[in-house]
Amino acid sequence: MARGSKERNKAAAPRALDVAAAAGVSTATVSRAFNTPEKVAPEIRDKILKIAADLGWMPHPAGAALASRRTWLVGVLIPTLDHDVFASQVGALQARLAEAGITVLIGCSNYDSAQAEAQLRAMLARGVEALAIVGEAQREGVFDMIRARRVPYVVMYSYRDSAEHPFAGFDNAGAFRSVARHLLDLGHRDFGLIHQPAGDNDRVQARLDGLRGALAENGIALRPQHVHEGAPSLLFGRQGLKAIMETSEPRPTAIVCGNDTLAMGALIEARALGIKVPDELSITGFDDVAMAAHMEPPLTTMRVDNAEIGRRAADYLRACLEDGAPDDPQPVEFHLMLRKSTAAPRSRPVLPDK
Amino acid sequence: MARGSKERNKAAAPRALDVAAAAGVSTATVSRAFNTPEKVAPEIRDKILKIAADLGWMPHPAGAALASRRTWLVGVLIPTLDHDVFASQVGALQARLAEAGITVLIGCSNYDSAQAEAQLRAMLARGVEALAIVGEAQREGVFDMIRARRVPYVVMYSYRDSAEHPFAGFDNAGAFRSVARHLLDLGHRDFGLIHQPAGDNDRVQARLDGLRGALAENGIALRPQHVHEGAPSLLFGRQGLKAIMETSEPRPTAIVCGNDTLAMGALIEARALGIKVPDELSITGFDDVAMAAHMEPPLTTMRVDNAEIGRRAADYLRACLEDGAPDDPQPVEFHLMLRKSTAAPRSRPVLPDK
DNA sequence: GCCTGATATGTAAGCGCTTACATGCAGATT
DNA sequence: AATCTGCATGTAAGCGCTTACATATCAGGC
Repeated sequence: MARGSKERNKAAAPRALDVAAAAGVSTATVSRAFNTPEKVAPEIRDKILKIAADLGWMPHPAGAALASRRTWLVGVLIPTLDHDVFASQVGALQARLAEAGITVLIGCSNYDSAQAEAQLRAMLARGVEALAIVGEAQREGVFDMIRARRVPYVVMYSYRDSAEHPFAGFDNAGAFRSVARHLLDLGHRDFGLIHQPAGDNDRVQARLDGLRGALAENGIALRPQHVHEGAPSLLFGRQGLKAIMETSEPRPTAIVCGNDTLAMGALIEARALGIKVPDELSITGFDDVAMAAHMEPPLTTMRVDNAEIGRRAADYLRACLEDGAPDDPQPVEFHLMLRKSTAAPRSRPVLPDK
Repeated sequence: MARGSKERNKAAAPRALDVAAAAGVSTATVSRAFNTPEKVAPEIRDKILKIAADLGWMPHPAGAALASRRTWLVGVLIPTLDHDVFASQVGALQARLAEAGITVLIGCSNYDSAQAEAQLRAMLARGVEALAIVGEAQREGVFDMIRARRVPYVVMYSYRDSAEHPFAGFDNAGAFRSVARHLLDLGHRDFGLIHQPAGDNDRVQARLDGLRGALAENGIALRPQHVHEGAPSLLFGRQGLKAIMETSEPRPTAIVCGNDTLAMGALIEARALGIKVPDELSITGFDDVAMAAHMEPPLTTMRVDNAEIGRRAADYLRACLEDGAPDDPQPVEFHLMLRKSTAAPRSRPVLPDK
């Protein structure tokens, strides 16, 4: 139970030489037994492996990295771990890369491009062999810096059919286009929008473009007083809905939200205001978090398999490290989950007298 | 725009020697300019730093690790990133350690002690200098293995006043004791419990002990038919509540849930069953997720600052690496958020006729 | 003017491992 | 029998950096 002894690693750790001596072979054979076991006679290999286990020896990664010029390290840069979407992507990416003996280094930018660049530099300095980066809206020169070091990378979450970067994600614009078309098909003509900050965030920008594009095809534009941009919180969802509903007529009959949290806030506020969803007002979310299906009414939203995004990013990077130049990942599909928060507009929402 | 070239790092990266040559000094001075700048004449130091920046040189971590026997790596082992609680802890830990130039390696056990051990071994093999581990329920010998390598560690999330491990967490038993006492004070005498799996999970076990202990002090025991253990999902929360309510009389007047997700599920099911919360039934959660305060009715739950847990773990480990043997971290406080899902029992819950 | 001590820099020996190349040996080929 | 081939292993040269120790320089004290 002795813990907290002042000197770390007092007893010198065993080295390859110790194992070699005990097995009566050279360190080269010890190294081979671990790295290219098929090149060592089975009998000797087993002996080495057993002795190493007894001695508690494993190749020291710094020595190995130095000699082999391989670190088996991959970096992933995300905005924050506090959001399910990124946590799922990272979780799946890490699990998949672990299968190949690759360790993942995580950096969080907190939605700040300066922090993003700093994290990226730190990862590069650590010797990552590949990078997965959420979003392509990075500081100028960042991607050049990565390419200059010949480090393969993939942009996660975003997706465009472009040769500029390899993408592992889905078509944000297309996803929002289908949300818009669903509402248009139901007969809605007046829309409100509550969304998270779009600056520095290409996914949100793409979503807004998709929405505006689909509406424009029908000659419809979002009125500025019906658009609210702010923190992706329940609270802002509530405030946004309230602000929109307090504008003068005509009020929107459908509210598109940038994610489920905002949409759940809007749903809650609608109930608080006495507005009937979906009869008077349709509300859509995005992400399909666990709670969405259990709201009252259940939320119509877009489901994307974020773990799959992480897996595709991982597979692509593994292929880069092994083969050289694989095909870019295929975009992940999205599915509109039609539930009870959207319907044909029956009547305009009315605010009860104060 | 050339991406995907077959050969990685074709152009040889600059080395300390190149910087030294360009600056007209030895590599020792270059190293010192980066590691112990106060020992280098300011003029020369600035020159070296500038040349390094121009050449895009930074010390190669493998070489540095090998020579200095420092990796500046810390490992953190959590069950999963898919849960806010752990994501917050890791996020804060990472941010705090980054200030000291330490990189965090994440391992996820998926609540499986075999995977946990494997991840731990991999981290040790990578040369982590310290470890933060969620939960003390690890396979036998795991902590001995860590101690044998003289790697300082801290157990996160759990907390006991014991000399066995250093803990950075809070008193799970105490927290559930206060939930129980709150309900007892309101006059409840019949309790139900819906909780996540307790095997291999000392936090959950401690919570159950705390609850049972507080009830036992009042001569009350949980009836087995009122206890449901299963996945920590909304759905299981719903199923659990339904199953409890369908038992014969006397039905409980208060349901304690192992976390907010279960409690929100229970709340949703109660509404579906036509049971009035809190008049007929009180429900409590645990964690105080963002949604909890916005439920109908707002959920009474326990708030714990998980980011603070991460920070204390980080500070403790930093101190271990710098000073040697700091005091164990102080437990993090918890706060019962009294909202509208608990009240004195007015009447027994009644199921509407089928 | 000589010595002392402090300070700044250089020298060179590794840190622990991998791997190209050399060696030795057994069996196959002519 | 001589030669070749292929395989298992050993030899030894680094990988890029840090740091103990050696050396050089200079200010100040006597």
